[in-house]
Amino acid sequence: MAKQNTVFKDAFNRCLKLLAETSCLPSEPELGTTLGVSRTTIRAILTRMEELQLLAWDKRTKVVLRQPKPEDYYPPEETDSLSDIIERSFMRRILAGGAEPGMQINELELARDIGTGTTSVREFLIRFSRFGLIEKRPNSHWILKGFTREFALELTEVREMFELRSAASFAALAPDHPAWSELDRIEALHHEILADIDNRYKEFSELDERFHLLVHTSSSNRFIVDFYDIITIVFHYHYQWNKTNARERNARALEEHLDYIAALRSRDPARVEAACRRHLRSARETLLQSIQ
Amino acid sequence: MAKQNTVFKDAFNRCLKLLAETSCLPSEPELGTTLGVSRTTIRAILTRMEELQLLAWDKRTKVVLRQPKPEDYYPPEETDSLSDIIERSFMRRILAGGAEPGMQINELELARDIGTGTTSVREFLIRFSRFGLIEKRPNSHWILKGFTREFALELTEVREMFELRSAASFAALAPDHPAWSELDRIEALHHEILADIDNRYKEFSELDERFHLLVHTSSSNRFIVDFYDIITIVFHYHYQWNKTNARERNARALEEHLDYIAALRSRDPARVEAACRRHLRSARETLLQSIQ
DNA sequence: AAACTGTCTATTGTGGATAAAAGACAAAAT
DNA sequence: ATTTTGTCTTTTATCCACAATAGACAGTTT
Repeated sequence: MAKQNTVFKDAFNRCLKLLAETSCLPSEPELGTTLGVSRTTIRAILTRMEELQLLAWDKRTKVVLRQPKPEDYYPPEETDSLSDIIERSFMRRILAGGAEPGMQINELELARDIGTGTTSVREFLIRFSRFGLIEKRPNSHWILKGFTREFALELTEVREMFELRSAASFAALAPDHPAWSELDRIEALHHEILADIDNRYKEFSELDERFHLLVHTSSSNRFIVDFYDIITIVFHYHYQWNKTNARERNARALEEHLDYIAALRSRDPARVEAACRRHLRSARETLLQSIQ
Repeated sequence: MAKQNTVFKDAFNRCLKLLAETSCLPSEPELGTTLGVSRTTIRAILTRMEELQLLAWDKRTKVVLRQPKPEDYYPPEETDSLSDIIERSFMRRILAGGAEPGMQINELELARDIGTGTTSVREFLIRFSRFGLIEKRPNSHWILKGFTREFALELTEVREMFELRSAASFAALAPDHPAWSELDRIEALHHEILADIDNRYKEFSELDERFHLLVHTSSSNRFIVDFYDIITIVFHYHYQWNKTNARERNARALEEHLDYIAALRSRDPARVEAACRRHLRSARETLLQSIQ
């Protein structure tokens, strides 16, 4: 088992959806661009579709024979990339399980646990180490530094510096910059969710990420944008874990966002700074409260 | 060849220096602590020393038989860890060689070039990617983003934010904090080097790193401290490459440091900020000048 | 009793092998 | 004259094996 063909399976599933909507599929390069995979994978998909009698394929003609049935799809657990599986598994261990700071992390044990080779686990840990939650002792184990109060404070300190800077440059963006229309769309979504908050408050998490990423991107600084990955992953797993008062917290954050958006539109630096600080302060409080 | 025994060879060389200074070596655990390796490696070293008739070893007695000769040492090229070799080789390629932004990086080719396995190259690239100079296309190659003017500007922008913050917290450190005495030592070295600048200006690079790292460390923020790694590696390889006016540049930077140090001692926030900004501005100029 | 040594086991670092996926290039079709 | 397809080569992702290194434990020495 050198490599799982998850790219193929995932692209196949997505291609089934395309197939459900037309009577014949486009050219191989076009499909490749649409699905974001190479022609090699596209041809494997087409071959499989032919086998399943979904498609009559001969050179350029790709005629749909029947609608896809549920059993044509690959099960979702087979389409996850190995690194996603490792990430989820690892985060569950360190966030949910009793993971005390200072604990040792054992590559081999992790690999056995997840049912994978050590190389992939190692590469994951190396990539993950930039989040500041683990640290390597060369020729020896990794150390879990833990999701502690200090971690949260250090994280938010940098976040605040970066976001204040980014918000200031956002307000200075040219009026025809595409970010403004993305901001319009984001604002509209805020209103939509607020109007039906009881049912839709769970959509906040994703919208929050989209909004803050937009702000950070306007800094045009790769280090600032990259740092937002850390925020994203921390909040992502955190939301799954801590759900007390989610509705109230999210409603409040949405209001703060609207305020923040209005400040950005005003292009008044002092107002932007005030709104940004206000929101970041309450975001920090939320994070800290959930830690102990 | 599963693993090069560079840890052993390097520790052996360092142990030879210890051996040259005493008539008998201490216990295995003590040696392990001193050299920073495990007892397994210590015992390998002692065995080798016995073979070379350097030592009479029987349980606790480890009597030195003769002084080490130059040929007892392992050659320095055999004591470098593989990741150091890969790093140097890679940096030479992207800084010296005609490395245009957008160029593809090929793991296999790099590995063949360096004469190593692909796994090690891959792990190096993953670790290196946090420096923002390369980017991965999943299932495909890496892209060199290049050591460009934009890179330098983005890097220094973050550096300035972080260092201003760190300098402010340094000035607020308790008077008995160990950082103050380290600052004294660093200041003394500045005076020493300035007094003999024509001969010793090359020592600046290392002292510069030591000084700024001390400042950054006082932020007590792992993200700020970790970020300094990027600065370090960029300046490290940069100094090796660009040597025009090194003497003048270094002398000027040393003077700025002294000013900056005096400001820190004054604990006057306004003065600290001014001195820090002044120095960072000239550091940025130096870096930018060397780029094109 | 505390520290040290002998011995043994477990884990890490690294090269090599292999299926999956990307991608190059010429021939074929519009 | 593009765009598409058929075919082939190259590269990446991943597992596995094994030497180097770390680390555990019991017996031994001071």
